[in-house]
Amino acid sequence: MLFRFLVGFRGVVYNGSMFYEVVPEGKVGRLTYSFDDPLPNGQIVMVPLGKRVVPGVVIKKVAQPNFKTKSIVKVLYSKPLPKRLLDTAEFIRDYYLAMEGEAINLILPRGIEKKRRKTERMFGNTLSETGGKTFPDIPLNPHQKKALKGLQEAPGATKLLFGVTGSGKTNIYLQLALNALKQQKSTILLVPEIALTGQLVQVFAEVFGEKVIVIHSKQTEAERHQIFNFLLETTEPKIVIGPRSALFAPVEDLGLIIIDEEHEGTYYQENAPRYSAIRVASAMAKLAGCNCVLGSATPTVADYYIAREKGSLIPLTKKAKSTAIKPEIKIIDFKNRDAFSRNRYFSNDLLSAMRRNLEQGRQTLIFHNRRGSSPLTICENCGEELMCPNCFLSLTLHADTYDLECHTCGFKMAVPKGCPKCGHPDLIHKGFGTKLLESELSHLFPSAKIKRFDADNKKDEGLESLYEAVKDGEVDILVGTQGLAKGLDLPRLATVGVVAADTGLSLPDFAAEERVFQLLTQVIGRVGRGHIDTAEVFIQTYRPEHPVLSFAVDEDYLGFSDYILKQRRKGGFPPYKYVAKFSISLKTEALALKKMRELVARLSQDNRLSISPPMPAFHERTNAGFTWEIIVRASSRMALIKICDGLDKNFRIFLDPPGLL
DNA sequence: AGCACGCCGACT
DNA sequence: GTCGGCGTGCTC
Repeated sequence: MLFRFLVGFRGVVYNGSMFYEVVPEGKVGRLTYSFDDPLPNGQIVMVPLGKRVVPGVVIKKVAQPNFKTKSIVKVLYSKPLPKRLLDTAEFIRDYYLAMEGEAINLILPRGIEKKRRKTERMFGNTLSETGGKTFPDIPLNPHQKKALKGLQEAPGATKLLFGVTGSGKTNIYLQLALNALKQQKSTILLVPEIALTGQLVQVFAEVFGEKVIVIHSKQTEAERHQIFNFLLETTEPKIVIGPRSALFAPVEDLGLIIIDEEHEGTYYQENAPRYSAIRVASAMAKLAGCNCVLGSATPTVADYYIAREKGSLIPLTKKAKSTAIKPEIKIIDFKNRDAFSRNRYFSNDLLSAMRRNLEQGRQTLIFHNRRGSSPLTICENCGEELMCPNCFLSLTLHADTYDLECHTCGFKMAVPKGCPKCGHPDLIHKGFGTKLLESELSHLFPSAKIKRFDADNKKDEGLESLYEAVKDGEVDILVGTQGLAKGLDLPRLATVGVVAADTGLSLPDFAAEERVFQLLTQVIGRVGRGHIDTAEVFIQTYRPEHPVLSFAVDEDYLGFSDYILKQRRKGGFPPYKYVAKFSISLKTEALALKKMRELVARLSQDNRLSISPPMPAFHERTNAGFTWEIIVRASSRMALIKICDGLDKNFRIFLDPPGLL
């Protein structure tokens, strides 16, 4: 009865005396709540929303509204979020047409309302105050010093540090972070995936010790929450290293944002709220008045173009140390049967090099962009293709476990005794993946120590254990997917083989060639690191004449970017036009097409837009139904934003997608 | 996330 | 004419 008295007859909770606009987590905007005490902007609170109580953030104090309000239930911290994060949430709302509550979701950790036990140390992060310790300057060569100067000009600006492998980007990052520390300011360093950039984290930890806070995907909800608490409450400057989400670390005074390997796809979030960490970081830097540094040896041509136009391109071309040797690169035509007379997957040249490496105790790296054994299983009799029942994509054979797996949803089934359609017993497996290459190699070189590394590896044999095995000389031949191309430093590596370089070259995507160039450049960068005197690369391909291959082989980024930019200008793609993809998934093909036609009809009224006809998505069928899409391009981003207003909620909108697949 | 509201098809 | 399915939108 006491409860009923407090709640009142119309279910309205007792009102406080002040009123605040609050953004609750979720697909919501700003709602007004009351509270008795004054609260600062950015205060994290718990608010009633419908039948639930959810975390939210106070935006500002407002006058009493003319509608009934509920009261803020709880105040969560003694300190509000820094202003730049509130401003950034607003930016994401406007720039990506998200709900502000979705943007707040990016900032607040999961389980923020839960009580946590106190812990001092967790996963290498010591959550402790370190005091005003000073660090010595990093030795830099004249090229690095010049680049450093350029990067620190014009606070609030975004700069592109365009530096080839071995030019010493890491030392520049270190000095930039050090300079921020000297001003009592924090640094946020974004890396594509923490597991693949262990070396960078290690260097930072060696230089800055407990100033470094690492965020990674293996941390539990509790650990992430602890780190959030610590960063919000500490007044000391810190260096936060982590993936895309680390951009929202609540450090008090942000002095610098660095995004390493800025061309990596992991900086774009695929699910709502969809955003590019590059664009958001750039906006955040402007809001915080600090610099944003994008680093890459192979920046996206769009970012390269923008930087060049704005005069914010900082080149770093000279190699820091000249011990590296230029690799010898050979392109081998897959169509030339004579070059493959000894084996259908590995050319004679590559096989000879591998044999020689084995005799000399040197290592070989084999790249192939397909997991499993065979990506296609069909009935010999009726031609029926075995497909995933959820995704309707072909199932990949894994010969070691003798099952068929869907690489999109994870579905698994034993290889059936016969064709599910006609019952014929003979199923044939077509195409080849890394598991097939691994077994082929173990037959060719029975005494060699061969390891495979791709997404099929178990959790306990991650990159760390691979590093160990590689360091101890436990590996002669390493077979893997592109996951291996990044940041791996093999001490006795003499030869790299790319089994089929054109995989992915002809995908229906404006960014397909760019990705192939980036991958090949990274692969070539694995050899010639100055450990041993041999450095050779064999690139096998069905399309040896393709210009992207020669640009990669010649390490000619400028030629490559000119070539791509010319195509983009002609085709009307970024950076010359803004792109939006609209897609819809409905139960039937006809329904999806109908909705798409309606959208096209509606958009056609705006003559600033160029609109593609409706087409089935690359992954057309999922358990969500049939997916159709259109691509809309415009010279003005505003024009694209406008058409999204009041659109059917079933449409998914991808603004500035990095690719079209 | 969870619930109310409302539009359309099926049945009394 | 009414019941109830689920798709859509709101929650201060």
